[in-house]
Amino acid sequence: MADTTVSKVSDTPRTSVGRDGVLNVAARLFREQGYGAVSLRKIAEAAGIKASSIYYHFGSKDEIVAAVLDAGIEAVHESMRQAIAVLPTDTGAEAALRAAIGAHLRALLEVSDYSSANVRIFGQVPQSVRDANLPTRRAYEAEWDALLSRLQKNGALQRDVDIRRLRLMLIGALNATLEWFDPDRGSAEALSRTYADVFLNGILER
Amino acid sequence: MADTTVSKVSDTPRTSVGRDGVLNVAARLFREQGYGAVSLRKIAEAAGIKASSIYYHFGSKDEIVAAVLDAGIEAVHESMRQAIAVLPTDTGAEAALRAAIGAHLRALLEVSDYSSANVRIFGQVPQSVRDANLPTRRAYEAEWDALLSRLQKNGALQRDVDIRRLRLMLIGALNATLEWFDPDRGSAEALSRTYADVFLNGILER
DNA sequence: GTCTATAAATGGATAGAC
DNA sequence: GTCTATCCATTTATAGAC
Repeated sequence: MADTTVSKVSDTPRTSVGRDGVLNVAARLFREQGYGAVSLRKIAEAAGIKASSIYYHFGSKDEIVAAVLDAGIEAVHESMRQAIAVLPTDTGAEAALRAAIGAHLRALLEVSDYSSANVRIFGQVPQSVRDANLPTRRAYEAEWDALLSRLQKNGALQRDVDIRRLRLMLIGALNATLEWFDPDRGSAEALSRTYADVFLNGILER
Repeated sequence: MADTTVSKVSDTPRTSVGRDGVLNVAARLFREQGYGAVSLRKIAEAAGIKASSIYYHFGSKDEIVAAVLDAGIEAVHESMRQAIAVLPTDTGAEAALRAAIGAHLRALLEVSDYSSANVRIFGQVPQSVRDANLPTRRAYEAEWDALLSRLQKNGALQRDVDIRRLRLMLIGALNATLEWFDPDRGSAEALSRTYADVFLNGILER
């Protein structure tokens, strides 16, 4: 590979991959191949370094995975928080829910290797790694519960549905799109509209 | 372990685990721990034999996994087919959909280690194994598409929803329950009713 | 049908040079 | 921050005895 970079005063050597470089590659490979199929050698090769060099940045494979999982929740959480915060104060319940669904789905399907990697491999990593990710998850779940509870108190949602169960159904359904979503068959934006339609109004003709 | 079996004229030696014994253990372990975390040694130990003995029944680990995946789809397919077949001929669209949802969910959450293992590990196995499972999957998907199309032609479902997408949303949402379902918080039967309610009528107060 | 023994490959991880 | 070299555990799979 020829050196195409021009001289800079930057302190960071251009040959350095760095912690973030390793993490970005790891997130992509975990999303594509799953936890068990991705070895440190694979990550290193894709990042353009040797496997042993990874241990300068991380203490173990699980430390890498843990960092990817946390960043994945943070990304989708931030996406949702932003989508809600930007709404006018007089926004109705239906529009707020649509915004949250769209934010979650876009983060998952378009924006973040970290978020999609999280959904894809969470069930595959060792228990200790899952446990380490739980606090971050709980915070995101609380954000959803707060939104749903607010809508229910407003009278927009049926009063007999259990918030926790509704959140599990909703996020579970959205995350499942990762297994079959194909951008050639329609955008994430269009898909999020369909999901909102179904969850809000159902599929029965009326 | 003491031998508690009485003498029988059976041809099958009581000390033999057999192909089915290996397969049953494998399905359970795959469901519990995922594909990558389950080695042939683990399967063998849980079955009470040595790892090398497995090769008398199967040619490779992937052959075991492939058998588990196929049996998993067969089980849930049969569960749904049966639930539909048993309905009176004058059953309405809503009740038919509820029956299918219930059958899928019960097979997944209560009946079959094979079905739950399929959902859990399909995304973790090598591409060749996934490909081998595809024909069986397609047949089950076709069953759902046939049901949904029939309901749509009857005018029970909205005419503008895409059948394939609806099936992917529905099955994806149901399969996702595997990650959080807890029988102590409510039966699979009750959960299937909630899912049917949401998909049929939505969650908005009206 | 199951065993012991072992081959061959691959995994995570460490030591020390540059 | 990255390298080479290496260790050690574990994996899938095979050979041949019982």
